[in-house]
Parts: sequence; C-alpha cells; structure tokens
Amino acid sequence: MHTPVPDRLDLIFAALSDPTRRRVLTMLLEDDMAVSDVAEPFQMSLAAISKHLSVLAAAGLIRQERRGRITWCKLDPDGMRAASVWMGGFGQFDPVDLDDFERFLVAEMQDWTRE
Amino acid sequence: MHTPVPDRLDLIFAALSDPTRRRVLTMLLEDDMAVSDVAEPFQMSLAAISKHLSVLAAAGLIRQERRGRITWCKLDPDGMRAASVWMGGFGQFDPVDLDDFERFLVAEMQDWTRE
DNA sequence: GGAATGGTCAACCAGACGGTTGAATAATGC
DNA sequence: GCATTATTCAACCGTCTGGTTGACCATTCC
Repeated sequence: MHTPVPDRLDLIFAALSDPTRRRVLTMLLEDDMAVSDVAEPFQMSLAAISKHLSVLAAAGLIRQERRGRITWCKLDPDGMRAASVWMGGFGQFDPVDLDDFERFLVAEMQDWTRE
Repeated sequence: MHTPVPDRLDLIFAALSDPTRRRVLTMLLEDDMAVSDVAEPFQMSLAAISKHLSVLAAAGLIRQERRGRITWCKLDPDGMRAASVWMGGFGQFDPVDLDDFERFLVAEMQDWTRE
C-alpha cells in the first residue's frame, strides 16, 4: 500500500520551496499577523493564503492560534531547526551572516514588486 | 502569461523536499559516484534516479561530469549555501552540531531499511 | 563490427499542488 | 436578530511531479 508518512524534513523543505510561503515567513518575522493581514499584499484569494498557512503550520514553521474570530499566525523559528541541522551536515556554513540575509530579502522584495 | 522563472531557492528547497534526493546527497557525501552506483540501493528504475539527479543538478546541489561512458556525480556543498543563508535569517542556530546530523542520518537510515 | 554497458529521452500515468469560486461557520457590532 | 467580518471548507481545474516502460545514443570490450 505504502503511502509512507512524509518525513518532517519533507514537509519543511516542501513548505519552503514556495516563494509565497517564504515571503509569508519573512513577513511574520516582523510581527504576528491575522490571516487577512497576511493575505493583504498578495494578489491571490484569501482561501489560497489560508491554504499556504496550513502548509506552513503542518510543517511546524508557524503556529496559528484562534482568538475570537481572528486567527493569529506566529512564526515558529524553531520549526526550521531540523532542516538547518540536516543542511549543516553538508559543510559548516559561516556563522549566520545577517547581512547576507538582508541582501537576500532585498533581492526577493525586488522580485515581489517586479510583478 | 506569467510563468515566472523559478527562484534559485525554489529549486533548492524543492530538490531537498524529496527523501530519495536527500538520501542521494548523503551518499555523495561519502564519495563521488557513477549514476548506476547511485541507483543501486534504490528500488526504482535507473531512469527515475537519473531524473532525480537532474533535479539536484538543476538546483546546483550536485555537479555531473561525463567521462567516457560513465557520468560522475559529485556533491556541490556550496549549492546549499543560499538556502542556508536564507534560513539563517530566522534565528541563529547553534554552530552546526555534527552529532545532531549524525543522529539524523541514523534515523533516516532506519527509515530506508524499514522498507 | 557487433554485443554489452551506462545513461538519457519520450511518452505515458496517477496523484499532489496551487489556484479559483461559492457556500458554510463563527464571532462581532448595531 | 441581523448584517458584517474573519476564516475555512468543498468542489473543481490545469499543471507539475515522481514513477513506469521502451526506444535510443555512446562508449567500451572482444
């Protein structure tokens, strides 16, 4: 029969492979957000974003907490650890260089606007 | 029209999201291998492995070099850097703990045999 | 030259994925 | 109570993905 339960790493990497979802994660880096607020900058339906958030939650990259009628999304940075450790085995990358990260974000943001 | 060229990060994370491909990468950690040798431990066709290798190459995670009639596959650990940097932005993980990695590999190997 | 070896290509298939729309649920505001 | 707001659910659709098989190069070996 064999639909082997997907490994946690499968879920994490698959979740990260979508640019929309990565962008959501960087947004959540700033602050926790309600689903509608997450959806706002995107040109897709709320339902689509809702699904993306489910994928991120299933991968353990965010946590969603419903309070009243709004659902708060908060980053769970620890969720990335497993993947980070796995990748670390392929060579010790420099102690995380935040300037590098900054450059990446800038580059990606250009992508977002060049729509 | 809009089939925006996939970001490099898209390719890397997507490539890493498949357990077969991750396993191939860990195999290549040991040594360079010919395509058939890579395929040997798997229960799928050579063609399937060949495709997996193409995906890894497209993502820049391995390089393939044809010499004579055999195609050598070698890990390109630098290919993971972009992804590593991106993830690093979400919290500085401990300076890569190779024991952690070891444990992951052992766990995954158990998965492989528990087929 | 001809057979065997190493690998890719092409066509195909089932299932997952990313998106849509419209209806449904649930809490809030008046 | 009723309209509004916030979010999810369900069905659907086209495309991508991971696998198969069989034909097709190349290269090596005798």
